[in-house]
Amino acid sequence: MKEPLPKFSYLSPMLSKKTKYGLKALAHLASQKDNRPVQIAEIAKHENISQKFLESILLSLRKTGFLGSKKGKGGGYYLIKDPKEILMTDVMRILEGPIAMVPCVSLNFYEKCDDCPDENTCSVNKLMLKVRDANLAVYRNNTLADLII
Amino acid sequence: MKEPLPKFSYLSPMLSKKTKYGLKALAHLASQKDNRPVQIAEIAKHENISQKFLESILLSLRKTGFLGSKKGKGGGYYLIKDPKEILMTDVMRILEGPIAMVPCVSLNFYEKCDDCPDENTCSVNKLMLKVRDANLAVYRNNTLADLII
DNA sequence: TGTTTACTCTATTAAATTGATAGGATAATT
DNA sequence: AATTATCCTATCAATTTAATAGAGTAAACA
Repeated sequence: MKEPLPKFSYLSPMLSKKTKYGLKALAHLASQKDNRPVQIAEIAKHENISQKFLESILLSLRKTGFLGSKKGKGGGYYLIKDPKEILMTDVMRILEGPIAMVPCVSLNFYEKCDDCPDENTCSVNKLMLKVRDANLAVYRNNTLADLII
Repeated sequence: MKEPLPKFSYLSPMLSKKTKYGLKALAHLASQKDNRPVQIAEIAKHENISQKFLESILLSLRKTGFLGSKKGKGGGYYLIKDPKEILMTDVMRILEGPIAMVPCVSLNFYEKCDDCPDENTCSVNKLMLKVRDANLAVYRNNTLADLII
């Protein structure tokens, strides 16, 4: 007895909204002619993002050295580095977390899997190592500049 | 003011336990000399998996045509196809769901992102398309046979 | 024929995470 | 001093995950 493919509703997509919003905001800032500060409200409106949620995302991008901010009138957020110098590996690690799908194959956040006795004979480890390498290759070969048309 | 890299505890790894357990169980079955039925309890014990949880995973793999089952004494689960014929794309789609990280770049589960006005100018779409292709390449080029030592 | 074995199915649960919101504090500009 | 806009803390509902319980069903075997 076979069943049809299960219907995934994508109610919980694998890419978090945080990352999605963060990427869109960065791309928005990178699209500015000069590097003028852009207000949260403007980004939120233009990119269809909850303003309060976006606030916390931009804040974390500022604290990790991607963005600068200016308070008061005419204030807002702006890119600190050239978009061509902003690697997706760094952005993704800040916004989404580890790139590896299991801790035991993570470069920056390695942890032993608590349930796995031996990584060398683990089939999951073997597959996820290849997946990690494939993803890393993409993120390393793409900068913020590559995301804007 | 900069912050150190956030510490991801990997409390919620991106690969679900369901997929992890499912892969391990499939690999366990593929490692059997003959294709004899293996009891749930044996797999669970050998692979450090909650037996009841594993039950439901194996059931879904049976209903989707990967496994056969035999009841009663000497019963258990067994592979229906040759491990070399079992593509990781198919396994991952059953266990984990869509391979794409956003619905708007999914081959098998396409959906328009509700918050995005135009996919053609979406920076997230652009990046996630590349990620999907990279992941697909890995999953297409690996079979269950490739997971066992 | 009856007992044992082992898969099948439904339902429930605690814990964690996500995404969103509210409200006020702070700092810079005018 | 007043306005603007970032900064920070706390809270919230909804969802998902992982695990467990318990009863039902079918096959093998003595």
